[in-house]
Amino acid sequence: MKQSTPQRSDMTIGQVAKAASVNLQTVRYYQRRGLIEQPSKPLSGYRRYPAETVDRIRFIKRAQALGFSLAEIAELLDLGDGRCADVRRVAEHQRDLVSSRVEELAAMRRTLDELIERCRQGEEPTHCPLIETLSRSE
Amino acid sequence: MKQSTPQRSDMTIGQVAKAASVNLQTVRYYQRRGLIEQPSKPLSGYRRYPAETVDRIRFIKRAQALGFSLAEIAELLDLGDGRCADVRRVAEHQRDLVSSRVEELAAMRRTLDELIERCRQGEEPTHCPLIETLSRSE
DNA sequence: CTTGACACGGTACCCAGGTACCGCGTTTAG
DNA sequence: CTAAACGCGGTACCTGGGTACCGTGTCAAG
Repeated sequence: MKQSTPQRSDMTIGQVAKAASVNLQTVRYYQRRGLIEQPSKPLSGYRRYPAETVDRIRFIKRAQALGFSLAEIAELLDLGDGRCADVRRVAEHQRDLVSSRVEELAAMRRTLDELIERCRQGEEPTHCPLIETLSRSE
Repeated sequence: MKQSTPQRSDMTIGQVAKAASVNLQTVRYYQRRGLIEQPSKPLSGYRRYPAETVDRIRFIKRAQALGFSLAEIAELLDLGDGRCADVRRVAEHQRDLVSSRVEELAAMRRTLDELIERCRQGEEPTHCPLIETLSRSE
């Protein structure tokens, strides 16, 4: 009688790493950082990890993709499913950070475009308005 | 008879650092990285730096503000004022990098906004759509 | 001449987020 | 039974851009 929720359960660290598509060292690192729990060791033998560990690593990776730092992710995991309002505050803070970074980079982009355009206009190949600007401006 | 272009010339490293508003260690670091030259040492005494060193550090700082790495800045300095076309290529590459980073971050921002909005809609404070989404999605 | 402020050169440390290597123990397939 | 493959814990190293600390040498003002 084959039970449901069977085969993803009770894995070694290597299997966890593979299933979550991360380096084995990364799993250990997350343990050291307190992001995932380390199951107790059976006194002789290898530790066994529940399938939830894989989900947790995937969570971490998705949160990283949204720009959260590991410290912030620890906070999110700590807050957990309840305390939605607190989670939202963390997310709003992150959104604001990302937002201002977008503005900064967009400004950089505009400046680069202007400099490039000035380079393109210039005729003589022996002098560079871009370098010139960086050398003198403000 | 006071000459023109006098007092910014012939400075010690500490004066250079102060004039360029960087840490003294940063000046040394740029020397190690080959971004600025180290004047030869008078066998006993302190090295003396020309005023151009200050300009060069300012150049570096401005280029950094446009997102160039020190390696790229070294390349720009190496190309120098001539070879405008080459400089432009470096700048275009940088513009493309900055551009795609802007897109990425803007996408993050949109996702964060959506998640936050879903949190705001939800009524029960005991369950969090944001955490839920990070836990399950794709 | 002394004292304080600076320069010298070398090395070590900081941040984040991992990654690699080591010597050893355990597990598992053939 | 044996050998390959994996896990264990610990430590060291990587990237990039600096920053700090150390012991000694030098310079300038009083």
